[in-house]
Amino acid sequence: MIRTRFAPSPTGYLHIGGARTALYCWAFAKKNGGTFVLRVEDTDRERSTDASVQAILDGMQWLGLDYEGPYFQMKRLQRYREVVDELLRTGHAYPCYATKAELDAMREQQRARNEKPRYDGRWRPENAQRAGLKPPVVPGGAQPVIRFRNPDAGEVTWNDVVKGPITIANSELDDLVIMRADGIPTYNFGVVVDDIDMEMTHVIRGDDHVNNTPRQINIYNALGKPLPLFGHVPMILGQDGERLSKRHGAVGVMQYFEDGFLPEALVNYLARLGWSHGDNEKFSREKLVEWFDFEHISRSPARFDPDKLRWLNQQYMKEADNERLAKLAQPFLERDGCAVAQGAPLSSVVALLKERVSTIEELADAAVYFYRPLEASAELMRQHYVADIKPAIVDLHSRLVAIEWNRAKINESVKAVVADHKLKMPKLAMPLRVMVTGEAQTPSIDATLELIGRDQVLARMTKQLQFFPA
RNA sequence: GUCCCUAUCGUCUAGAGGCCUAGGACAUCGCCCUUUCACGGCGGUAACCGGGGUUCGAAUCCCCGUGGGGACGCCA
Repeated sequence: MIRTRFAPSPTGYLHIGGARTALYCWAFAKKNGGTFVLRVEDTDRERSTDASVQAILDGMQWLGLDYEGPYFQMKRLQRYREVVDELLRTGHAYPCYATKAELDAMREQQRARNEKPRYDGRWRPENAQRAGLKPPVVPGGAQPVIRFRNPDAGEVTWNDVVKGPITIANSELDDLVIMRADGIPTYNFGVVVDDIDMEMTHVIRGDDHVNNTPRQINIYNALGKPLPLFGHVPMILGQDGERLSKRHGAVGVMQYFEDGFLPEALVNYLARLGWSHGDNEKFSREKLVEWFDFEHISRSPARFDPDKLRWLNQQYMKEADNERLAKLAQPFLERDGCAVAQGAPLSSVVALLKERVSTIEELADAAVYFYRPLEASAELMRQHYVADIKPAIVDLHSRLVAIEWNRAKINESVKAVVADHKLKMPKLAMPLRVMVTGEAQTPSIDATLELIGRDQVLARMTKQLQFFPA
């Protein structure tokens, strides 16, 4: 039985990179009829917040990633204590009383010698004894951290499911802290205990954990537990090739919701960023599940391309249900002062506009003039409000008063005026468009007028007529 | 600095030694469609990081350089 997990720390929003890793884990589990687990690694008490937990949950839900859990590490403290005691008993761990300042000094010296900063094992029992080190005497008893005794020699190799074989020498590793003085486990220990207890078969995570993997493997070995399969997916970079961060714009998943993206578009984009299935660009969640594999995850980092995301979003918008898009766009419009309930049916407006925009936000922006008049810019007026077209406009106005109000009849009237006044279509349509909508780019004029409604159209025409040169 | 990973159009990628005169998508440019702008259709520009091997044959395998990313915490 396949079991995968996503194990974020609740110290911010659900990051776009984390979301992609989660998506891969989710897809792999689904594909194999397995289980995808969500585990919140909340052992950093300074930075973890409830709001972040909520943000992660919200993000998962919006993306449609269902999971077993969530589990919280802070609820498992007792269990970590047990395992630490076992390691202590078997000699795979020991208490360390070194102070922060002491360790800082040690690392500084190592760097000065161009060495990799590593804990030197000074509190390993045999070293401490040789050096005559004694636990410091403090009121209430000294509280040491617990360190894992990493093997000194040999090397650790695993066959990474995305990167292939990776080998790291134990001489590169040191005795890492597995439990803080206050009894809270550190990351490298917590994950191992949890992944064992939760029976993970595949540990798929970000590239930045490659260097942690041999440490964790050593802990598995010390515990005598079988290893899961490990896989490390490369990071997502910003457009400048730097690690993705706030200054690259939206990095939180829910920001994309707020910016008017469709979850299926984000899912598709994220899936395709760093993974491929031949030439397929646009595919459903179901296809992702059917096609997903680790072999086609690329092994180098990928840059996030907002343009391509927008394009994909547009593709999904075009085929999305009008009612659904209307519901999503409505809050944007209301924020913009549009009384949607009183105007044209939003789903009809959506039908007219959805192929012309890339996001819900753009959709809403484009829909404003259906609900309230928009003032044309002086430049647009200068360009289109020309004196010699005025009679045609007046003529059209009088015809529109009388006709049956539908797209076909409006079109008839416009064409009749064009013919009677010996005009070219754009010559009449453009000023009309600017007068009624305040913009130069709108859907076809007859459909636009129909939805805006006769009263509004006539009123706006009359009002704008005064801005024509005499 | 040390260690790990990595390298095909501007970007995401296809490519598992001959199917490659290197394919697709985004972006970009041009044309068509057109009642403006989009959408759509058609077409163009554009890449195997460098050097050595291995092989009859290398984008594909190996080595060395170089570039990029990551790690080196009582953060995860």
